[in-house]
Amino acid sequence: MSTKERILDAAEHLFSEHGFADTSLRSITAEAGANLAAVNYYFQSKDVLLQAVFARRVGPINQRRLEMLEAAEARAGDGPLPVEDVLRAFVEPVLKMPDDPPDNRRSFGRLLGRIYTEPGGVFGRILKVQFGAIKDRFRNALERALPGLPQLELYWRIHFLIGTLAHTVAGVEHLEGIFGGVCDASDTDAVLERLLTFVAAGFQAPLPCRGGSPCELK
Amino acid sequence: MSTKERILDAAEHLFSEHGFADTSLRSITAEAGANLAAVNYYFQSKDVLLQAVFARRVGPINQRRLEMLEAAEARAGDGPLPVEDVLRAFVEPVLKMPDDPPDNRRSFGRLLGRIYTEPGGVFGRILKVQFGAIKDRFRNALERALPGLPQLELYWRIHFLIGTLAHTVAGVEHLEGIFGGVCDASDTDAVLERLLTFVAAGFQAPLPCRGGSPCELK
DNA sequence: GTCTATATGGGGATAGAC
DNA sequence: GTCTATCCCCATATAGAC
Repeated sequence: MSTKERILDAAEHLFSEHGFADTSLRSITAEAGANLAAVNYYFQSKDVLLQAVFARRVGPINQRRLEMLEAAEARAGDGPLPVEDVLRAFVEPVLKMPDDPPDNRRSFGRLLGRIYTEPGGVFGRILKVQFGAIKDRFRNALERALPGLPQLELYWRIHFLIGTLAHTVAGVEHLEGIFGGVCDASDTDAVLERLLTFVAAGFQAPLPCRGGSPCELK
Repeated sequence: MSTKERILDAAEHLFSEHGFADTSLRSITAEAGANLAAVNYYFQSKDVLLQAVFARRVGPINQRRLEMLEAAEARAGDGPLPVEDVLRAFVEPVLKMPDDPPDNRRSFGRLLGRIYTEPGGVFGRILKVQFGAIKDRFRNALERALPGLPQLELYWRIHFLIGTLAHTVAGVEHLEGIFGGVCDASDTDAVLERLLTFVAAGFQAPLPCRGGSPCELK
């Protein structure tokens, strides 16, 4: 494997394990079996290295997302577009991304989750670029799938969806730690179905009511 | 206000703005109008300072959570315990914690979200201590409120709940940034109802099906 | 309780030989 | 492409005067 890839693998692993700021380029090159100066030779800086770590993973994920969304739309034709199909297109490529090298899927998941809590700086830029590439496409699809849902409500529910997904991929060890080994996160198919069931119900829930009188969608 | 409190306020603000590792004690004491050495006088280290920032907020939040849960159980008596009441007891004290000093609620929210993505170290210890104090209480209440839901499914849904809540308080600016000012996160009452609607539907959803045949709860 | 001064260590980035 | 050596900066923590 090339030095450049070994550095990317090590960076992905260590950034996720200790955080971006707390990971030194020295520790990365040590784990990669490369020289310290190699980082600045292949990448220009630590920031660019992080961007490269993300680009390598998110590119294929977003590509797959769009493929699945297009397939769902083709299936629907002029009829109604099932919400669950849209949600699946958004979620599945993340949960089932290639685990290569082994165990690095979990690492990248944690990193992906951190993109939302890590403020400004590099992480903010990455989020804007990578998520901006697909957001309008999915927003439109969800509007079509849920014609009765006011825009404001839809946006909030998308926000909740992202939170659920991010925490699912980022925080599995908390689940395992808290509930002592009952839950198995490595069965990605089962996790996917559970997550979809949860968020699909959330998206199709009636509107929130504050007055006391019941209110239904439409 | 005492020097100690000014340091806590500044630490909360800056940790959330720039991250824990990227925030220097120098910048904290500068913003607090205190001397650098004051941090090590009042707290023993940077780690302990972070723990103090959390303890100040999470203590009252957990206390309120337990109060609300007990009230819900008292209302239910021997009858069924409404899921939404349990979820509300878990969520509301976080969303409606005191905003003191002004705008620091948002800061602390971001910090709270980061507890889940920041691995090991200080953050992990904080999570274990603070969440461990209430987790069994809420798990039991949810088991009672959803008697037909298998334990495994319940645990996963609790995981999704935590993700939704964490992202809601931690990532509001992403929502505002992405959907350009349509959503207003400062109306905490409205946010609370939206979040509850979403997760309550998720908790009450039918079991995930993988074979194709429909399966209902119970 | 508050300050100055400093000990001690590690970080990212680069120059220049091979 | 890979290495060594080094520049320069900033961090936490503490000692000790006031």
